Amino acid sequence: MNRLAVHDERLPLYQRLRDDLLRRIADGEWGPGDAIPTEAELNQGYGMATGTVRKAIDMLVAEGVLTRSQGKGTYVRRPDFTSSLFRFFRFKTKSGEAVQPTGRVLGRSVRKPPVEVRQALGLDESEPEAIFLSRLRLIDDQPVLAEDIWLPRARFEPLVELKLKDFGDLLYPLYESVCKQLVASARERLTVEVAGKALVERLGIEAGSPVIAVQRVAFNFAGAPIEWRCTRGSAAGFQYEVDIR
Amino acid sequence: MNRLAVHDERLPLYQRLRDDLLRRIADGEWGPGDAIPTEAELNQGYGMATGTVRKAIDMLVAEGVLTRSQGKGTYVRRPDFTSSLFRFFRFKTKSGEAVQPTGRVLGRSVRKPPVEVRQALGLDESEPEAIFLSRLRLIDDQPVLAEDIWLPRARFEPLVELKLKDFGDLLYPLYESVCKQLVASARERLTVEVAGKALVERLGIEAGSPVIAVQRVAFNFAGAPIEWRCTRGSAAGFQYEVDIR
DNA sequence: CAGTGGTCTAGACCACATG
DNA sequence: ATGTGGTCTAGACCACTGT
Repeated sequence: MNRLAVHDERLPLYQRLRDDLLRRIADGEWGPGDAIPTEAELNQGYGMATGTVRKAIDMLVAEGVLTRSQGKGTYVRRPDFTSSLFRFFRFKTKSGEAVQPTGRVLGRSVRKPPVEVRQALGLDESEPEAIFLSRLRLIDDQPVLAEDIWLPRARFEPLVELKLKDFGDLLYPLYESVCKQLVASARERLTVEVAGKALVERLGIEAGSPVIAVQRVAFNFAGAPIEWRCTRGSAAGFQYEVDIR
Repeated sequence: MNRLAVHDERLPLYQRLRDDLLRRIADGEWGPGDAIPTEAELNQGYGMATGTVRKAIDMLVAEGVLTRSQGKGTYVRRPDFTSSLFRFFRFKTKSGEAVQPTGRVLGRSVRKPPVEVRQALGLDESEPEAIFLSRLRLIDDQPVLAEDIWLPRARFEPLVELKLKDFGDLLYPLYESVCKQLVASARERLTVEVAGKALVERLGIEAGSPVIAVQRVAFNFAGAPIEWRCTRGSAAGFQYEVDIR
């Protein structure tokens, strides 16, 4: 018989169950790709009706934390970031096929981040320094995006000594395998800038041309911020679509 | 005893009920602000269990078609467009308060629209001409946005003769009162351009500076496109935020 | 107070996936 | 054949709204 952890008694049962399941995921009881207990097990374990359990799971599915497969089970979702704003840069190879850019870390340092980053990452006086990465994203070996990344040192200590060439194409799998840091969600902010000297050099675009800047803060399952990054690329060909009601 | 209109028997009951309710809304049986029948009435009228009716209503609420008020009833939502991309132009008056721009129609003509617009509005050979509006949005009498608008003539005939000064600040209420055309949803596409001569004149911005272009197609409750518009404004200060998982 | 939507129960049966 | 999630029933009781 499972028991709900401390919760506000005034909240609906399904809400409390949703919170409890999310807590167990954040605690690492089930990781991405794992199946959570079946609905029948949750019914009996928590002593609730099927409809109540389903509603709690519905919420977590709607939030993108879980996915259901009829006949198989309910799984903790491994977030892919195909919904990221980057996918609206419509990158193509020379031959015209759509493609994901590769990644290359150019530089790394450990120093005090700007106030904006400190606040976004929730760093206090006890943790003055963070890891800074300068990174390029390329297609056909041509740079298309420039990234500035800040990571809290306490969580990402192993990256301080890692050789730059061992960072590989994708950072989030590296965070998981080397630092046990899982990205569960993110918030992105898009603005438009004008290409300055630094960007002209890094991306080889014209000075004064419009640039899309996407600033992202990534969070783990517990809702704590674990990464700050800003990605910049030419606004030419950028296109974002949204449905409203 | 109500009956579901023709529907695919293989679809779940709640799905068929949802389709039927949406059809009745599109048919004008209930307009924006009206209450739909109570859950008990729907239970009995359609001969379904409460849970099934609730699930159908849940879907329409999630889609933004209905809103629920505990103790009062369930209502057809009057869409406001506070979720439009325009809200990310952070407009302020000279005194610094956030504000909605006013509107002014500068010109109107009836002519053949470009292919892109014809396709978006689903116009065929039987309807070669459409209404074109050129419009400015202003704050403190300073132009901040320039709009090009196309309307299918068959739906908006009364606007051909309306005096320009009688168009007023907001178009959608005008569409409803004068043309009986209700906007239920829309799709917006955001791109970045560089200010050309025409826009420099209309908005008084610098040539070559970045410009946000938002192209919108608006739909009625039946899902038919009824308006095409493209709005352009300076990219300075534009900021868009999104959560991803 | 009566009427509304919100929560919750305790099942039955169906559709799909896997061995 | 077994176990999973998906659909649906037929209610009971609660919380909120307006008269």
